[in-house]
Amino acid sequence: MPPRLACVSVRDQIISSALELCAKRGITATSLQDIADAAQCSKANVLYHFSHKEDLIGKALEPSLAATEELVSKARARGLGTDYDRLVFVEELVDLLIKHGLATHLVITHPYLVDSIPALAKAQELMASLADVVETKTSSEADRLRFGIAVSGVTYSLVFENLLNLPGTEQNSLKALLGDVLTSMVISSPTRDA
Amino acid sequence: MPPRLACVSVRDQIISSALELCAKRGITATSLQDIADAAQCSKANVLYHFSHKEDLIGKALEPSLAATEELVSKARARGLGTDYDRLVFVEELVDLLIKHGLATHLVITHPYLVDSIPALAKAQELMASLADVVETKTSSEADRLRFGIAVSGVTYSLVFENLLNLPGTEQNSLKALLGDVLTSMVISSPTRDA
DNA sequence: CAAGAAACTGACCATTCGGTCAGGATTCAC
DNA sequence: GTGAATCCTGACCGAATGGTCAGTTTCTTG
Repeated sequence: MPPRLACVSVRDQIISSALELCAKRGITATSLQDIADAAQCSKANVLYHFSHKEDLIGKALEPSLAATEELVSKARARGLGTDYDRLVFVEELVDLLIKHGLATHLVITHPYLVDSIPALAKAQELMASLADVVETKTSSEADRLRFGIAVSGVTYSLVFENLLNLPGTEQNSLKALLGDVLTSMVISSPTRDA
Repeated sequence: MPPRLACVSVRDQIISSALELCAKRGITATSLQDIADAAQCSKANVLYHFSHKEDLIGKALEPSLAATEELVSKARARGLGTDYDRLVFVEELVDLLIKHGLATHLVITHPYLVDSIPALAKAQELMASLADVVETKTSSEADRLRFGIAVSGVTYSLVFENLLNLPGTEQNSLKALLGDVLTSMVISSPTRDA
């Protein structure tokens, strides 16, 4: 491993190390010392850049939270009434999940620390908003449930991709495949209400 | 709260307290003292009945692990080739998730402690077996993915039922609704390969 | 170059928690 | 009743960890 790329600030190095380690081993199991070691600095320096551990986690999650916020507001504005709207939404969601995989993993796998880490509370709030959009922007109860299952299913499947033995390497083909499959899950079922 | 029902052994009281608290607050955030308080005994007594914290968790998860093992072996023997097989499987899965809700919640929300708690490792192994059944007992890749998303979607939706604002109280209607919805998700898509 | 700000560190502290232990109470067998 | 086994407890211990602090180095700026 090279000493450190001069263009990467220590602060950023700490953030990325924290994100990586916490997503891999869990927040509680990742000590500040671990993060410091990975970032090649002292534990005290970590606490110099970030006042508390929660603060560090919060900063690490910031980009993904912003992206999620945008996704929610766009979905809310656009609605989910038509099949097309839903497909666009799902595609945006898949994009986000792939792009912010570590952060999403971190959020989803730490439902308990919500009370002690404000950023996780924010994330949960956003997920509730997302569920609320699905709740209010879709028609029948069965419709909602089906859409909700598809959304949560694809979310958790991507987060724990090993569960389904997904072809993890080829991101584009994965996205295409997911889009294809979700098409058949998310569109209005032809057999319903018939 | 009554002192304690004489018919409930302290040991069982400890197990149920542990299951409830750990599912609510997380294993790491639940100390042995918390469990002891809830079970109205001393922390040392908890460690008298269970040699270690991991041991306690393991005993608490035992029934749900056995049920899952049975589900997997039955699905493996029966196969998932026909729509009917899938519906039966999903119904059994939903039954299990509802009956062993706390344990399932515990397992799903603690992917990190797998290395330190053997019971969680066992649970993960069972989930892998379950995924393997889906993997090998279904036909096309898209088919697998769709089925996998449905299974994981319903699993996580039930575990975090607040996500979808499910009608939590009425278990029977929930089961009926889920069965209805999953029917349309899990059967072979009529538009595929057409 | 000097002085102050910013970056950084090692040593240390307080707390929490899982686990041990010696011994006390209670039940059971004979 | 008596001894043993079981059940149970308070006191204590060691390890880990988040966080503090005084002080040192490095950078910046006039």
